[in-house]
Amino acid sequence: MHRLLQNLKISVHEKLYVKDPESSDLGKRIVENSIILIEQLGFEEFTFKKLGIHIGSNESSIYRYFENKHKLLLYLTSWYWGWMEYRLVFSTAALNDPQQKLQRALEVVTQVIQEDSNFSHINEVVLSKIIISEYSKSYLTKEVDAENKEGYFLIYKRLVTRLREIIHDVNPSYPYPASLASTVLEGTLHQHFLKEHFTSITDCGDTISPTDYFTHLVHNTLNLK
Amino acid sequence: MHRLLQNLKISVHEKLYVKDPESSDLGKRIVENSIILIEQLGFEEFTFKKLGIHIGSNESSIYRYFENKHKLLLYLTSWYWGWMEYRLVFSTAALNDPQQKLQRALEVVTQVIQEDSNFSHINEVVLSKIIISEYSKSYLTKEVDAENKEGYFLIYKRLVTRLREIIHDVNPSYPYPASLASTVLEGTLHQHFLKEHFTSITDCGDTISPTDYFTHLVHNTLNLK
DNA sequence: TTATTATTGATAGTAATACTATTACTTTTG
DNA sequence: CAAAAGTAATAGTATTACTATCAATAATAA
Repeated sequence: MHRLLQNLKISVHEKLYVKDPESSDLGKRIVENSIILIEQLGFEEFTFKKLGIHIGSNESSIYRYFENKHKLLLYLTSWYWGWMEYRLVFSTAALNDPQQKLQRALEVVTQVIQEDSNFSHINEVVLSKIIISEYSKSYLTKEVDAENKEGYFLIYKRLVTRLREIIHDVNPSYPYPASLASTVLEGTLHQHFLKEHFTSITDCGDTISPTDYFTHLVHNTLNLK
Repeated sequence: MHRLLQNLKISVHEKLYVKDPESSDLGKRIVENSIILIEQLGFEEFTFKKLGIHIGSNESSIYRYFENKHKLLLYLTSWYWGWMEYRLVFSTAALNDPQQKLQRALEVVTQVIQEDSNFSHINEVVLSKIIISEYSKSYLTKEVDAENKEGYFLIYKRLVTRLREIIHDVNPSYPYPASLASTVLEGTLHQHFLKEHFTSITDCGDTISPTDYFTHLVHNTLNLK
């Protein structure tokens, strides 16, 4: 996996940035540290001014890369889902049995990110934490429809679609493959959040993982075995 | 249902308001119109100043009822889930068969709110729209743990717990009743959002409802029939 | 090598937000 | 009728979310 991704650049929608942060050292530092700072402060408290101070750069310099913090969040989340898509594709590509494929897909998609793949300046462990607590904020806005039209959510939708296909291949007569796929992806983030903050309303924790829960759920839902 | 709820006051955690909005005309107007304005502007664009102008009152007067707009959102969402809890309890109370009870519960909890019950100044149709697009913002903050400790999310957790119990009674050997309950509640909001804004990644729409989807999902997951 | 251009940093400035404080006016209630 | 409570109006503060300008520096092209 490490090797495979070494030379890979996750491509994010061009309009999400003013200047490609991958094109300069400052750009990379902005992205790298925005992840750290958003995780620390939470998205609401995070500002470009604070990020500037954090990386020893200027607020106005950051604005040359990203229009505003909302676009930055869209950039980070797109990157994450693009990365997730690669993980999904690579780890299921070699498998021919639909059920095996589904099992592998569910593992990839529901597991916590435990270690940084080190193939870029982006720390995926920290990024995944941001995704859990901030992703919904990227689309729960009054501008969703316009931004969706622009294609800002394409990568995520493609990931859901891939999972839907895998589900479909296992049981073509199942009538809700898209909803199930979106439930798994969104539900995973939710269960991860619950096990950190609302333990009483989830069974996930030290012994049971979201992977266990969703594997069982999808299997039964699809009448497998 | 109308009759039953006529004399009912949904009780919301006291610390969520500075002064009980139910205690005065202005308070009720604040709550009533905040729902309308948040739905119109989205939570980010909504301010107490705008609300003041909207209701022909003063910004500072609103601050006498709610500390800030976050607390107001917590108030509104608590009210909603409290109301949902009553709907759930009342509509399942008479049922003795666990499966019937579950079916009824799923209907209550996953259906779109189509008409205002008119038992208060609160318009539940509009409120439910807010819940779909703003609820997560009430807990996806850095203050969750502190606010959870304060008890601000008790009503919601109690609702999840009730649903978990109903699930458990149908199939006591199912190992993830809490996660399933939270998935249904959160997933319902998500599917409703998707059918409005991201139709390609859901099967819910004009013909298929979230109720259909979740009924099937829960049934299969619990190995019913 | 010099001139040009791009990149970044520093500073200043604006409108809006999220409040707090004070004062005055108007109801309600005792 | 007086006191108390509730509300409105105004002003003021710190912060946010930017935009604009200009200087300093680094990269590159002639």
